Amino acid sequence: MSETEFFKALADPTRREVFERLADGEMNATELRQGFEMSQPAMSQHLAVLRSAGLIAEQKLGRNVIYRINPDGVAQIHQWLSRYHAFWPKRVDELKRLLKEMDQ
Amino acid sequence: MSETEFFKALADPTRREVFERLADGEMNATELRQGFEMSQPAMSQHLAVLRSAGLIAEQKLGRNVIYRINPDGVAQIHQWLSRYHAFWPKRVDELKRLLKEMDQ
DNA sequence: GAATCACATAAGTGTATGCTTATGTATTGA
DNA sequence: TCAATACATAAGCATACACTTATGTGATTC
Repeated sequence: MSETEFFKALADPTRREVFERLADGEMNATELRQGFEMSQPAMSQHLAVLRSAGLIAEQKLGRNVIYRINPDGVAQIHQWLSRYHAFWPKRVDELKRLLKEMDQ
Repeated sequence: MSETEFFKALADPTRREVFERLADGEMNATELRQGFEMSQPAMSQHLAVLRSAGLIAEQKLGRNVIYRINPDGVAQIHQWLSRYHAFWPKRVDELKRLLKEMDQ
């Protein structure tokens, strides 16, 4: 759950893609492995890194394990980045749009 | 300038602290090294990583090299994170405050 | 112009990382 | 109950990373 952990977790392209897939909806490990030319243990280890960093959460369901994004992890990155808001892009439009969406 | 590069760059605690220091204002390499028990080449290599990732910019000034945060790098992280705005913290207050600041 | 200063670069080393194959452990189905 | 499924864990290996000392390079100072 440390900053080092979640930056390290996201520093790997495979793990970022896994994270991106989970953003579209929850999946189990076998589904997540589709399209990756990688052994099952390799994916399992990647998932362990993401989970240990607090970026994803797991839920055992029978013999399957369902993974989904952990909003707390995203919130932590958001909080880290907010420290540098002085350097954020000056275009405010997108931020305004987001705010509108979140208010609903 | 790739996503992998900037996440790797920020995955190191020393480089995050350097980045944080530069957020308070520009500095040269010798000033940045103050407080770190680390050789000069080590710091130089860290700065090279941050620069290569597009997170900081350098400016030669005589025999000194002045470093500062590169807003483009911060913008890139911001853009990456914005893809997951569905998972952003639901508390909008801070975002509203930021928006106010940026509008001025 | 010779010494010093502020860096970068090179080469070497221990440790971390990402992968593999092999194996372990529940859970499910025949 | 016995085989198959869906994972996790262990051990081993090649590569990447963060550090060191040694050296190089250009700017300053005396």
